[in-house]
Amino acid sequence: MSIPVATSLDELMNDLPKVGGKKSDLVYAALKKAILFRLCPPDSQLLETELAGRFGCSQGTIREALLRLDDDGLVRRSGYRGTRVTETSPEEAVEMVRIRLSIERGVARKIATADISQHRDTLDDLIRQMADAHKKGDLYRGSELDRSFHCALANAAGMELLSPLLLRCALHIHRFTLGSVEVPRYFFQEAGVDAEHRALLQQLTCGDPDRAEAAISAHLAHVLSRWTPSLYEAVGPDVFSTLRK
Amino acid sequence: MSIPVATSLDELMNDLPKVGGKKSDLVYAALKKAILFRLCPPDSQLLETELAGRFGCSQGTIREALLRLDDDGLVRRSGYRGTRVTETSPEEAVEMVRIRLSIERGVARKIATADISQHRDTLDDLIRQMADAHKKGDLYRGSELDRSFHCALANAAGMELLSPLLLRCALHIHRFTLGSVEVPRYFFQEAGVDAEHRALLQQLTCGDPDRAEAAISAHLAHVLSRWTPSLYEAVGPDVFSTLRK
DNA sequence: AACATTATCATTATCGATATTGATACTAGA
DNA sequence: TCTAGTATCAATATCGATAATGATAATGTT
Repeated sequence: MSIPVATSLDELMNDLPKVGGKKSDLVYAALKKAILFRLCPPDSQLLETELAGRFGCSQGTIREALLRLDDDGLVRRSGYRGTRVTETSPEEAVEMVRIRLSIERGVARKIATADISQHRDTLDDLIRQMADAHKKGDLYRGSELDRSFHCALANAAGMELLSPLLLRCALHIHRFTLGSVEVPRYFFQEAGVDAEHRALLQQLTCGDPDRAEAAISAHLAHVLSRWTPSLYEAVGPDVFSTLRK
Repeated sequence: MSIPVATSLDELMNDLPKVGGKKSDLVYAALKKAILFRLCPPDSQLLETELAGRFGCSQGTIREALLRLDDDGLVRRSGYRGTRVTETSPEEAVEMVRIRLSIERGVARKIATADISQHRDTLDDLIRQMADAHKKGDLYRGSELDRSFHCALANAAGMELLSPLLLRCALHIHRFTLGSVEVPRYFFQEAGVDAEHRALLQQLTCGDPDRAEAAISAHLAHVLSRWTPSLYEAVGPDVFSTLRK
């Protein structure tokens, strides 16, 4: 009765990090992907025991994964009563965009005057991986890398505590984006989301906080308007402007 | 070798929700309190097995609590290598205040024009509990209620997804505040933090987004400047101004 | 002495079984 | 028929034991 996770979940596990690391990480990653792609639609139930069987591991391992999904806000666990996938709404997505923007503006300003030489390699590598994901048309991996990249920016700015907040915002935005049908997928492979990020990184490190802030704002506006025009409109284009001060 | 949690932790558990609910919640609450009060100072190690012994429960139960603390950013768990309390810094606190402000401004604007009659009781009750905590001089419970109150505001504004972000910001701010010695504790009992919140709630529901935003900004500025003047100064008083537009 | 290899240790990760819980269906008595 | 109480059920929550991991100390080899 529970689970539309059915068919594709098993298949999903295949293109996930085969081995190494913790088993609960695998389960977590698989379920997250399944939820973002709506293989587990909102309000569907996730059974610890059933999943344990499906993933070939113990209930406790599933439990740990579900606990993390709960913190991400992707599922809600209640008492002894079960775990269900949370609902989404355009309004929430709009809020997430707003918060994300305000977080990233702060990050950008700080990055502008910071020494990020230590993080350069990480950032460059992430961009490279992005390029790779794009070539292969791997939408999901692209979104993961995007989140990682922006978190890496926060870390480079010395604002590690913000990463989790940023991650969460981006996750929910991506959940909305991936779940919407309006994404013209060819965009993804066509242009260079990696080039876009490379250019962004360059502008961020120009030394001028104002320019950096403008750059990140423009970047977010650009990407959003391209991927989910309706969300971009709902947020309101003027929100991305940096004139007001 | 590990743990300065020693003496007071056991005692700590006493004034926590005696029964009901989950055991892991108890452990979670106790550890959180211990960390905020620096009974477990930054970088101290938390052993699953030892804590299991101390709390009289199984390792898995402790594990669950630690997992949640990890998501809160209060501890960091690494591989098979253990769990340690995270470090803090004034800079992070400053960032948290900034983000919190920007989140709460959005909440305030939305509350101004929303119908919050459904949430009125919850909010009023929280304020009542605050008054109670103050009377008893229970600093920690006061901070918990403050977090709950502001989250309840977000919920009342229909921005449930923001609650966790707000909670996290507030948590780290409170961690800084409680850990600092500059808090003139008598302030807490003296004035009415509850009166302050009651007044805030009234201004928020006046119907005018601009006034609401100004009210929440002033509230945060007031409380912060009173509790942790140094943090208030570090953030910069002008950040709380709502003139810029 | 320098290096690779193995043994040991502290600690988390996972498992399988059992206890709790909250909801619901079922009963017996007024 | 209504209702208090009870049995049942579907879930999670907890437990105790064992396996896996990463770091480090010990060992042997050149």
